[in-house]
Amino acid sequence: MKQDKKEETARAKTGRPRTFDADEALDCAMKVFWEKGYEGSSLPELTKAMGMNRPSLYAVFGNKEQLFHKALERYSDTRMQFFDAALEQPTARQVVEALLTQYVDAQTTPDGPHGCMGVNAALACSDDALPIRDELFARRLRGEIKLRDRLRRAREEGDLPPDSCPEQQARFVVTLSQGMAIQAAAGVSREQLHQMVALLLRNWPL
Amino acid sequence: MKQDKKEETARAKTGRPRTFDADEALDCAMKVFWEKGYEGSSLPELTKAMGMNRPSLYAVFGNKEQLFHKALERYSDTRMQFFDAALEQPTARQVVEALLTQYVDAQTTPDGPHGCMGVNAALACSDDALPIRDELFARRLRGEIKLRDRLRRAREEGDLPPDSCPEQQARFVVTLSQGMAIQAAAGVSREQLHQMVALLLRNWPL
DNA sequence: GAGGTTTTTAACCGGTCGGTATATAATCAG
DNA sequence: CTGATTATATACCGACCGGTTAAAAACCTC
Repeated sequence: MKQDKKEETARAKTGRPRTFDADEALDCAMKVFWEKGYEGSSLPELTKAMGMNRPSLYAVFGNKEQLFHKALERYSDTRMQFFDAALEQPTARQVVEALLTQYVDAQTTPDGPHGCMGVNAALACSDDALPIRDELFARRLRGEIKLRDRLRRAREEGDLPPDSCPEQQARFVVTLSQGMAIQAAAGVSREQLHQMVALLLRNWPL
Repeated sequence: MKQDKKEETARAKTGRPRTFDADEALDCAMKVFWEKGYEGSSLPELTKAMGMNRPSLYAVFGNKEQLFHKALERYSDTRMQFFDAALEQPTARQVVEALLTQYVDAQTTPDGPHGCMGVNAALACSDDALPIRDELFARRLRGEIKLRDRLRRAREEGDLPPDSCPEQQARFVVTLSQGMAIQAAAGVSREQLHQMVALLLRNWPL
């Protein structure tokens, strides 16, 4: 993939060289959307953060909505990459611990705004942004389903009691993590959120 | 207070009568803000929902920001009025159950958008709306502190174990409830959310 | 009815939104 | 050096934003 992109940029036959790196620029755009949401981010803000002018942005990324989707994909690939890895932990308890701990870390990283882009970016919005809001809904739901399936497997393996309910457990964990995203956005510290994870684990399995 | 308002409206010496009821109009504005957030709600949308034209809105409510604050106050007075009452339940368990159950109901009422206005209205936003976002932060924090104090009292009364931590318990409950607000906004049903409340109570005290 | 008061209507204000056209600058191939 | 190519900078587009002005309409008092 990286090679493809390099070839893509290298494929530029000739012409004036770019004054920006597309990947870095996308990273900057991601942070703006992360902090201010889709509609709260204006083109002047984005172009300024990305170090490029508007026509370049449109030439490289399409338009604001396509830029957002690419930024969201990058967020997922870089900041949420732990998710699938966490699901591969050997026990349900370790899965939940890894998931929540690393999600808290992602929400309170010094290298980015606080909170979760997937929660912040479009919770309530104008009609124009409804497709984006719904896509974020769907993404969050997909994560919940992955966790649910993993907990089901744990139950089958005897790792969770046979009377436990993976659907409810997964929904509970995901809901708590989304609540933590709001708390993080409001400035609650990493330590406090970690304490909350510990409190959940003390009561695990639910 | 209601009398004051009646006097206020009755004090109109004379002149052309209004074609709207200010209280009903405020209720409609509240629902728009609730669903679309502060910045996602445009003046045309608001005036249309309120059944009045723009100059009337400005004459009665000031401007968009003041209208929002009045709508938020109304939301608090009508949809969150259960909060203080719930804190007066005799035991911590009953307090938490009343709080969460009624909060879920408020988030899934047929008489309004799904989710919580205090969470939806301004999570991520442009710089213009930062004061509003911060006020919502502060309001949510105030609720958490009220619950914390109530749980402290419960611990003093022997209703909660002496080694329990009201700060963490309150933060946990509030965080879960805010997560439920996101879930509700995404369409999760009242029943499913009630199941989550039950799951928490099964593990109470945390 | 006439005069005074308040609300309605409709048009308008400057500013910003997302998006684009145009012309210039910087590179490489020949 | 020339021509083709690509990215730059600047100015512009129509639409909408929140907010206001000015005149017409509907009521009360007298």
